[in-house]
Amino acid sequence: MLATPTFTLVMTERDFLAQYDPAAFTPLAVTADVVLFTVIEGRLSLLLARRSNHPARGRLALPGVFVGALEDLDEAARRACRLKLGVDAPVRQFLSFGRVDRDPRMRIVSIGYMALLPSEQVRPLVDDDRQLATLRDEVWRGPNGRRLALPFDHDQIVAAALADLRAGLDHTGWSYRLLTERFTLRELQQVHEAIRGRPLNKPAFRKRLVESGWIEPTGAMETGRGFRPAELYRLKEEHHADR
Amino acid sequence: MLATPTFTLVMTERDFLAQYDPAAFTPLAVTADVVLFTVIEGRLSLLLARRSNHPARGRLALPGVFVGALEDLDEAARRACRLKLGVDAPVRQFLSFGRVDRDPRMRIVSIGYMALLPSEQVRPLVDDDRQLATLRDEVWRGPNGRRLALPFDHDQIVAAALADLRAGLDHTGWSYRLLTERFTLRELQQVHEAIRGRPLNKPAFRKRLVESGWIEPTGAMETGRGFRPAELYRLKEEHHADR
DNA sequence: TGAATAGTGTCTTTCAGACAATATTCT
DNA sequence: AGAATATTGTCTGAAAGACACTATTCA
Repeated sequence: MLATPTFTLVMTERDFLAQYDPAAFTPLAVTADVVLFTVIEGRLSLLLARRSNHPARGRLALPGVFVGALEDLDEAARRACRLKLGVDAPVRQFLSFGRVDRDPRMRIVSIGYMALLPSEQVRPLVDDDRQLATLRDEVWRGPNGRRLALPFDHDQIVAAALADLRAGLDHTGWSYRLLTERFTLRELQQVHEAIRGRPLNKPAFRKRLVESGWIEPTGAMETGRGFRPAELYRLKEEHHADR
Repeated sequence: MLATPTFTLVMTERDFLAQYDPAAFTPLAVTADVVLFTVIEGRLSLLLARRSNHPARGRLALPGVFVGALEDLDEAARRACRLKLGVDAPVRQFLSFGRVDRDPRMRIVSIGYMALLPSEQVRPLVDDDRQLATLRDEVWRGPNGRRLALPFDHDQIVAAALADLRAGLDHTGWSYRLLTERFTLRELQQVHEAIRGRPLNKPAFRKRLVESGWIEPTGAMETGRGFRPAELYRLKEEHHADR
């Protein structure tokens, strides 16, 4: 009798929650998949994990985990990084992917995340099961030099991540995650060029970024480079939350 | 014996899929929630639906539905528009929301969508259960004129939708969904001003948009306005997919 | 001293805002 | 004719690209 329409009309929220049956709604599997970007030798790169299970076992793919029932989405994305790549990285959600047939096992909705790390933190991770793909002339190439072809809809996820990264380059502070705490303007320009995929004018870039309000000089200088040392800059404290 | 580690090493993908148990992964409820934007009298507005069920029964909220097991995410978002607002609208996904405690019933992950419609299609929908909120000076106000306070995390979803809409204004064709097939440059400028929340320079706006490559003059003129008629423009055919 | 990059200056082009003049339609 | 907006033109200032020059460090 609890759920008859007549009763429902005067049901309190407390009553409703008590009789509510969660199983009445189709539950779906949800994963968090992570696109981990870095910039190596002036090129945008991403770190992929070899799958240890079917489907697509043995192939390189985006690291991902199923989201736990009591786990926030961001938390799951960070866990995917730790578990599948062995690195603790801040993550940022960008888009979700839920085509009915995107996974042969079952219906899986994937929440797309990206992580950005300086190459210093990514290089040591590379081994047989963790390999890099590199963007060159708008084409992703795998470690074998061939055009990258990821399983599931992971190629689309990577494309969407790149589009999102590019869209935010001039308005957000995300790209600073690709640099270490202190960086030169040359390194910052290389990051921008890697993301945009085209060269930038040096004086204009310097003026624009220095006057952007995002960064400040540290007073310290680069060392050990065999040429004139550049000043080291850092992201202003007030923008650390916007990274 | 099927799933012992030893056997797993030589298991084919076919074998794996056969023994795979979907119930091994925690399933979550997934909804598609829609932020329906329109521009009315030069102000960005959104159409909310009064909830007919607990929780938050009787309050205005974003229209949403649970995603079916065999339903694409976009499909679910369109169904939410039809079911809760009575309108068939194209939708675009922008971000997902999955805080563990965002819904008192159970763990629900919401895929955030936005729909953009010209006011001509939205005005007739307004009734007791479908009401407008309006953005003014960066504050959303409900139909009662008071600051909007939506249930669940819907205020955050609306804020994220607006941020996304603004971020894409100059690079995408989304905003043309807020206009009818043919529109004047004045109407286009009003849409841009409503989204940005600040006035724009007329000659500069006209030059920029006409030379943007997105629109073309139709040759036809506006009528029945009591002043000099403006030329009607339209989105170029080649950009209809980018809306 | 030479190589290599840092950092700056100048010129030009492009673009947006301010302001205003002219054009067109309806009442 | 007057009201109201369309459309265009001019001036100005800000910002970016092209190019080049000077500065500084290490080998």
